[in-house]
Amino acid sequence: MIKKYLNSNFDIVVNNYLKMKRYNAISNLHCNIVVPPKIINCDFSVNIIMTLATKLKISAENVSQDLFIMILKDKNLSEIIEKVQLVKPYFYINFNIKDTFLHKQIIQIMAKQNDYTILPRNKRGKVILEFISANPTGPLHIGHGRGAAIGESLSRILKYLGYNVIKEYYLNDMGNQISILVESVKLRYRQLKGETISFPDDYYKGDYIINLAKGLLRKENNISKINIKLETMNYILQSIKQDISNLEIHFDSWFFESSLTHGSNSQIKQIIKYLTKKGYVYINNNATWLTTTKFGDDKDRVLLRSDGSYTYFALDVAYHMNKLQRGFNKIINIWGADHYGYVNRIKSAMQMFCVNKNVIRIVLYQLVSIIKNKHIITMSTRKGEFIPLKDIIKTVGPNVCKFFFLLRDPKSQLEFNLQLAQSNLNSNPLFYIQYAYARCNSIIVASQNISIIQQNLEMINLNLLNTKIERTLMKHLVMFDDTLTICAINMSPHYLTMYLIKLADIYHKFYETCSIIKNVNSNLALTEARLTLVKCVMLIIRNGLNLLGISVMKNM
RNA sequence: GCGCCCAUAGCUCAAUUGGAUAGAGUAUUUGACUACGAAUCAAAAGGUUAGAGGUUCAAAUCCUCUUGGGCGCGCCA
Repeated sequence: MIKKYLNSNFDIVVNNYLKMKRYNAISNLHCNIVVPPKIINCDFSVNIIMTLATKLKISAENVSQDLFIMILKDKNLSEIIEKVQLVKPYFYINFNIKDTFLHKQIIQIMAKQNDYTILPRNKRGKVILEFISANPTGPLHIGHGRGAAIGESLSRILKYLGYNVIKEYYLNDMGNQISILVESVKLRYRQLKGETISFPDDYYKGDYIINLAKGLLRKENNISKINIKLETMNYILQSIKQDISNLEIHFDSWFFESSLTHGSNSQIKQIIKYLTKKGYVYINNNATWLTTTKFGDDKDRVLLRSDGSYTYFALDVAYHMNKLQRGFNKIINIWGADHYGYVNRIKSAMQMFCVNKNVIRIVLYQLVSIIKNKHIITMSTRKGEFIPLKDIIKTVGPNVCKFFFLLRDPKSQLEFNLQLAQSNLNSNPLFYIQYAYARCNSIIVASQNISIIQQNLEMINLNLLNTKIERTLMKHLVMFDDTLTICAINMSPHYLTMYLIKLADIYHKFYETCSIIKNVNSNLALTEARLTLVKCVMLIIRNGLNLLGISVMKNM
């Protein structure tokens, strides 16, 4: 947490400056410590002077005169940073961190080892993370894979950061689509029995429907004796669970939409009663409407149709209320971009429960399009035009599959070129990271063979690590926790993926330029210091990949 | 028609949310194994950030328009 630590120390100085100058109107100002571009020869940089000058409407020169002196003279800062410089004309404050501080951070990481959280576990409240939640009308396709990878990784990152996270899959096991699905199976069944029936265009056309019907026919020749709906739901649910398990992902909870309607005093009834009492409900054209426009939605939404049945929306409102009742104080939904139109209405409804808008966070990831033979394929379960997730997992494996999806910002549309992905398997950046880990492991094994006595951490002299590349490596290692914070703030694991690639890059360079155990006889202390560094790299790669939902390989 | 997201190196994408000379991977070219694993490293080349205006000390990032993509606008789920 080096950046965070620096940030808070700078914040104190800046706030003192504001107090001294009696700029009381400015509050909540935070310094943002950044790593400068390569050409700048310093560790970190902060641009607070220009920011302040803009906010205070005075010249940067004016601000720098007092503030820069205060920073130079600050006792806490001078213990951790050095070579502080003011660089014009942009008024950057550039500085290095002291080696003693850097070494202390490395020791801390090593001491913590596999203690897999920053804060004590569960200190930050209960979070429910809902993802995939694909309709149970067919197997998962590639698009769902992206949501799955993001959701799984975010859940692990949030746990690491001290949240108590529950992963839930919401199963829409009701409504029109399910009826159509069941009818599709029935039709296929009857076709298999030799009846000539035309298959409607809007029915489910995937091969899995035919396979399902075949299976049913083998079991029972009389359709009236089969509970087609039950059989279909079981079959589909089974295939979804299999897909998820192939991806090596596990859900804590499966929530059935239909459970909201069970009983005479069902949850959906209670919710509608509550909303009615609050005055958010009215009747129009025999349908019951919710006044979501009062909270920023474009139009009001129907809860109960004129035939008395519940809309999907009504049940979803009840579902979200249910999440609140279960005591979650942070609700995170990971949805595909096609759910965009849904965001506002559900957020509006949440506010009717007097809930702070920020309790719910909806992450929209852009859909994945597939390029196959130069044609772009969009996923459609209904038409049966989709690339099943399990096909991809079969060819590249769950790790590469997840890694690929976590390489990009969820906001970016990404094109999955099937041929390219398969032909470039070995140039995958994941192999680059795994290889770095395998190299680390080989060295540790070799060091045991030449019987280097493993010293206590306190006995290791990290001062001996004085080449440029070693310092770069240490600096990168101590920014691991900061990277995870950025992932959590932006709800995107791709910062971590990038971080790990960079780590592997620096490690490979270090490996090429610094002998680690070859000079053990001439310089034992240096070997020990470098071995410590190697172990630290292993620890961070192992933890980092684990947070992406990917397992490490000691050998390749 | 209205709304949202997007357009960055040949290709796939980054850019710590308005900061310094826009970075990685891949593809191309060149060099390095009698070596702790060459699945690696070193280097070259590749850019008017779709285009045109504007705001700012500072724009890939914010505003307006144009062009080109994706998605959403149901008493579907």
